[in-house]
Amino acid sequence: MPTPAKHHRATGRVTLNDVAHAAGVSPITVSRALRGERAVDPALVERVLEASNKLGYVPDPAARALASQRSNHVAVLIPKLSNNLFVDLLDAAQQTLRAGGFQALVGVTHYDDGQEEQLLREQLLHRPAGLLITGLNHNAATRALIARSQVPCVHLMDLPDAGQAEPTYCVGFRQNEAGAALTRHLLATGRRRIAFAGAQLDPRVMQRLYGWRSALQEAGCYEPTLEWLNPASSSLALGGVMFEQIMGQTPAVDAIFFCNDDLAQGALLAALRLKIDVPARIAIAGFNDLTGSDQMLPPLTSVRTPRAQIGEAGANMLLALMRGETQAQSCVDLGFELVQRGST
Amino acid sequence: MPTPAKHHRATGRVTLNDVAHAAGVSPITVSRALRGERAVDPALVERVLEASNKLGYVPDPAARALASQRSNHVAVLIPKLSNNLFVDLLDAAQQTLRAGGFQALVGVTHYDDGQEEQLLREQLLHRPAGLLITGLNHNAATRALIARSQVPCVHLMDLPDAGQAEPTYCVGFRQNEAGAALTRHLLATGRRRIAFAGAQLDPRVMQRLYGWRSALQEAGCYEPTLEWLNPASSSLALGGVMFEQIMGQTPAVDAIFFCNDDLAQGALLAALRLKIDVPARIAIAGFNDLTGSDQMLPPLTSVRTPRAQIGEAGANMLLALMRGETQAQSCVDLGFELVQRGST
DNA sequence: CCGCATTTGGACAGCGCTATCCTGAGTGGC
DNA sequence: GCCACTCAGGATAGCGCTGTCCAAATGCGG
Repeated sequence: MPTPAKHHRATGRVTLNDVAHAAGVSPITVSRALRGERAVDPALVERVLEASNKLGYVPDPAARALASQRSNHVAVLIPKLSNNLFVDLLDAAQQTLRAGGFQALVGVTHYDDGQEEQLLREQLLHRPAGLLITGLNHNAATRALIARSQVPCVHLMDLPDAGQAEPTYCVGFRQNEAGAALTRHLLATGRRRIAFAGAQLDPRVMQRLYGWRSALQEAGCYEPTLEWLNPASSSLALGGVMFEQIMGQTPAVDAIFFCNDDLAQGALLAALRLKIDVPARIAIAGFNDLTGSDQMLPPLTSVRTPRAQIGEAGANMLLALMRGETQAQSCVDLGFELVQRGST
Repeated sequence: MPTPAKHHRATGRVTLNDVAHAAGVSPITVSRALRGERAVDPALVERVLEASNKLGYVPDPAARALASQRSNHVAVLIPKLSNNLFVDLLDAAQQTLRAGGFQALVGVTHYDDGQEEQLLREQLLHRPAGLLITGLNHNAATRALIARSQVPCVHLMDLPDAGQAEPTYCVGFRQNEAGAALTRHLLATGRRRIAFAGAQLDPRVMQRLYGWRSALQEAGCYEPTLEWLNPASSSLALGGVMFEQIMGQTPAVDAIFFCNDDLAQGALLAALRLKIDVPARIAIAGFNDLTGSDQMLPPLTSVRTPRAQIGEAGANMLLALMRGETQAQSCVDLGFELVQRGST
């Protein structure tokens, strides 16, 4: 009877050693064969794989992380879960990462630089293999953490300005161009007093604002009183409130560009309530083409943003970076699409 | 000059050993002092804490997981991210777990038993410290995995039927009672031909259906033709379609109970489009009181379900279980609240 | 004052894997 | 035919922490 050694701690797990014995090679060879990180005789690889399958071997992530100083975790930082935009982004990213053998660790920053830094700090303790982070604007400490950690990092949603030479990887689209395109559409339908209604005021909303501003300035229609900015979180209710505000205080306005669809949906519902004719009396446009915008009355004109594709492409870029491949282009622009519907 | 040992692998991390040296005690004492898992002289604890803070020590999760066969991960399985219900649940659970020092690993099952099993299998490799899972209905393999893993597990959203003696922990409310309550409300407003429109047809929707059925049977108003079940995913668009179907094929119907608010919202918008008067011609009610339901025209009657509280309470129960505390009650009923608004 | 139970610090040996170095066999050039 | 050089397998030694056993110290009844 094999008396257990004094300090023996059985775990019941099938280990690399078991596979090595079964295949008649050394443990390190099994490790290399399974990871393919160094040339191993194909015949041995074959034997190892066979033994591994027969025993049902699965590597222990913790042991691997400890020995290699690298986990199979990817930290994913997004601002909010209450905006469906980010849920779609997360969903796509998470699935793509999983397919690539990585586990997403989700962190929600609540649009707060301090929390972002804190979360990042915590996540880096897990020695993540990669990092997906929303946006390009982070505080100095966060940027330093990312740089110092040496962890591959892909930024999502935003792209750096043309002039600004960013050494970072990013997948997104030009928020300001999308804002300008939507504004030009409104101008093209004959609107002249086009208000911008923004909430949350995160960097992406501001970019849309700048796009709107430049399009109006081009057309000679810009006026500061057309800007309505509210730092509160975006929601249907707030959209209704802002709509009433704008209509009450600037009756001459003939169109409103809401920075997010939930605001615009709220505005459309408020218009129905107040019996204000959209688009005859006033045109309303949103942004992101969220669920339900096509169902509104009238259907909401919006900008369809490729959030799921951004999540997927960003995750794929990160997977490539984590494999050590260098990317042909460090910034991918996935564009956007104006969706014209009944509200304009 | 301290020549590095032959096989030395520097990681730059502050380790338990460093703290032990600084405090003048053995590493194991530091370990115990920080975890508080065995009595340690308060004076020593003090010294250890001081040294630990001064050096900025943070335990390595991987090493801890390897040595103790237990990680600080908690697997959280939910059916879908596209239903805001689960996003709210996840958000609350994730935050609570994080506050308790645990990392949520999110898995999305897409309402598929096979995927659920697969995800669970993957997650168990990480030796999670706990498990939060949506619902009580799982296939045999999944149940076996949970039982065999010995990992504390809390089920969310559902409660076992009165008769059924479940040995499991759960936090939720009685979906069938909520369905019945809403139906009784509709009956109380004088409606008699109350249709039930369900999508997705997951176990919770079916419970609501049973509640509706029993309330109608009590009132002698039940008819099989009032049941409209569609296995497709719930969405505003589908709500509109189902509304038109029901109105077209069963004109006598005077109320519709939609199993989820997005369907009901879609129906309200369809009614506006078709100029069908709600609630004069037909009453419409939803379920879950999702964002925007209070903004609809007319505002939507619904059942407010405590999803955030369920996430939080479930996470707290799990935290307690992971600490080894036994729970006074293994099932917590957080109830629901009928929210009567203009649509009924 | 002694024997026994209880408490508390520490030594030791892993947890399962991989980085690093080493060795022996196989190449090619002169 | 010899030497430098590449190549693939293996031995060794950790990665940073905790489970387990041990031993010294303490308390206490008789």
